[in-house]
Amino acid sequence: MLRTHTCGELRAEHVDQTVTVCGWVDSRRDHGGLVFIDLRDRYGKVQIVFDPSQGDDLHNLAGSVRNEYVLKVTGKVVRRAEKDVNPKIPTGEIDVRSNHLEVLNASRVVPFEPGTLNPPNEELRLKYRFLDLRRPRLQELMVFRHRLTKLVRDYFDRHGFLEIETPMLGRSTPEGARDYLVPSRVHPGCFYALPQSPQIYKQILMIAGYDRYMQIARCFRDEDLRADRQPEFTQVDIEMAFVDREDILQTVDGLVAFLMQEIRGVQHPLPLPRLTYAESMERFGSDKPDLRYGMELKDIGDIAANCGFGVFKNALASGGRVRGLNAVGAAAKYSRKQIDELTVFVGDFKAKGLAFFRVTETGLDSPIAKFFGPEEQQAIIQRFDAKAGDLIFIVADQPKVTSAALGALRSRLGKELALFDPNEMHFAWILDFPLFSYNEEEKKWDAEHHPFCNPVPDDVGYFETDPGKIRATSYDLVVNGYEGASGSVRIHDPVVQQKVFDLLGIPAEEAEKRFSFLLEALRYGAPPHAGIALGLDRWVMMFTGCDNIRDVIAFPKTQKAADLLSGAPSNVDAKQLKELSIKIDEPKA
RNA sequence: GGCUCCGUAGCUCAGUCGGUUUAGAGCGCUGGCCUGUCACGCCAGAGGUCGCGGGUUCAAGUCCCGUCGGAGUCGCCA
Repeated sequence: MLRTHTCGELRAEHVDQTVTVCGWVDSRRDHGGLVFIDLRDRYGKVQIVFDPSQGDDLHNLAGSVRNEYVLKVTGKVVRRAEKDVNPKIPTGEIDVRSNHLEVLNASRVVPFEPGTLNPPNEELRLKYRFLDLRRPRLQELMVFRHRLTKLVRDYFDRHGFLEIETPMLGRSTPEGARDYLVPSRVHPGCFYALPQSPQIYKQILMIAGYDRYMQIARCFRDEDLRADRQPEFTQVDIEMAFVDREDILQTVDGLVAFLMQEIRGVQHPLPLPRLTYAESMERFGSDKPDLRYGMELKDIGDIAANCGFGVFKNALASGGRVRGLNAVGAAAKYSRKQIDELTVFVGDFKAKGLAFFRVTETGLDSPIAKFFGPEEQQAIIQRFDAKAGDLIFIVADQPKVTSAALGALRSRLGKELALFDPNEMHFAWILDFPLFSYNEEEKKWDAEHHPFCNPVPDDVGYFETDPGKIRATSYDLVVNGYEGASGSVRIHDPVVQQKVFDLLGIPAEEAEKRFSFLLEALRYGAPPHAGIALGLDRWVMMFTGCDNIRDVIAFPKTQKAADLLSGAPSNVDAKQLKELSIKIDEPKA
């Protein structure tokens, strides 16, 4: 080792010791006589003092270093005078009085200082990610990510799970997300697909007798990015055999309690709350509601049915619903202009309008209040448990639209009105999802979760009559409004599996071609099995209060899926393409 | 693919209604001074393709169109 101690570990107890530390120059204060250098490593910062009495050579060298130079410094740890103690940093009671300095490497003038109080724009941070990653905040996040990952591994190890790696180069399967493809040199015209998840492999591991599997698995999906979505991301992938839904829920409940204990030092109450998909959509308009606050959706169809407002009546007459929510105390916080913005916002979710009522001491105040008699107004106030100063929003539309629009509005208002404690972690299970959803555009049924999800046994009769009614044995763990985990009991009966493929419109021969290895495996003694996958990046986000997934990934990609540090993706040599039998057909500009 | 926001010095930003001449400030940078600072201080200085292209205008950082890049979001994400 070039050093005897890290910068961040030095304390008063080291006084009088001669130490050697290495690190980056965080800042330099040259007094002409005394030179102070704050030396930084990932453990912290320590102040080095260069005194002219140590000779001109050392002093001149110390004066010549610049920010982000890499130094090796030897010196004696000395206690600072009382008045010179810096209580803002853990090493503030001591200095290292240097008698030897080696510049291990110089640095160009950096485009931004890792020690800066407000970091620059993200484009620059990503281009110079090595500087960004020197920032204490990012180092903190990387350390936390390591720790969370380690705790997860520890938990599953203690419960007898085996970590088994599955291939990155796999077979492209239909449905699901767009695959990232990797051309095969040996098989011209053929491609591997990077895994969207290790789904089929882990099921085959169950069939192979590895009844408790886990993997910290990298997954790839070629879809557009979001604040919480990257094209490559990490799942904690889990599968168990000889279990039912309850076993998976309890296993993950236990993980949550373990993590909350280890990370937050709190005893999280178990079991985690459970609600059905139908209930969640009804009360919150979303299958991943943020349950740190209430503001539940209410139906006022019965009240609206008799009102004089045509928009509401027409919506009801055409099979729609009239639902809304109450933003408590928000009447004065939203101007007419801001409400207009919210109207545009719900328009993104196909809502044709957004009605509102300001609640006053005497009733409702709104451009449409005149369509509601005193009794109707009181009924609305009562339905929303409203009082003066509240602001009620109503959407009248097709049922799905009211859920989507109000669910999104609830989420936005929750943030804008700061209805939750950002440090709180709220976990809840969403159960009984529909197995299929009807795709209006393509006039076909789609799997809501994935095609290997077992139907609730009681519902299999609906395959022929009403597939939309079939419930799935799937479950999502919702954390603070994010989908934190998702899984299901799998199909282990090849006959049921075939039924699902049939309904999804995957012809038998097609299914046989694409999934033959799974279908074949199912025929050789498949145990009942179930599993789940946790979005590790999102869990790191939630535990650290980040609002963006890029901050918890060392080398993330931009919204256009580019890596600004390396310049990926890039063109490749004609020779490489030729070896792969690939010709580029660029789209016309 | 759609919608919205952003792009001015290395960085963070200001720049009014389109018109004050040479587009400013702080930080950083360069040089000088400074022996207890810790966002050190003081003095002096350098540093600009106003993302790029086109248009409107007597006049464009400012208005319009396009484009590139970044961000958010809808679609998409079994």
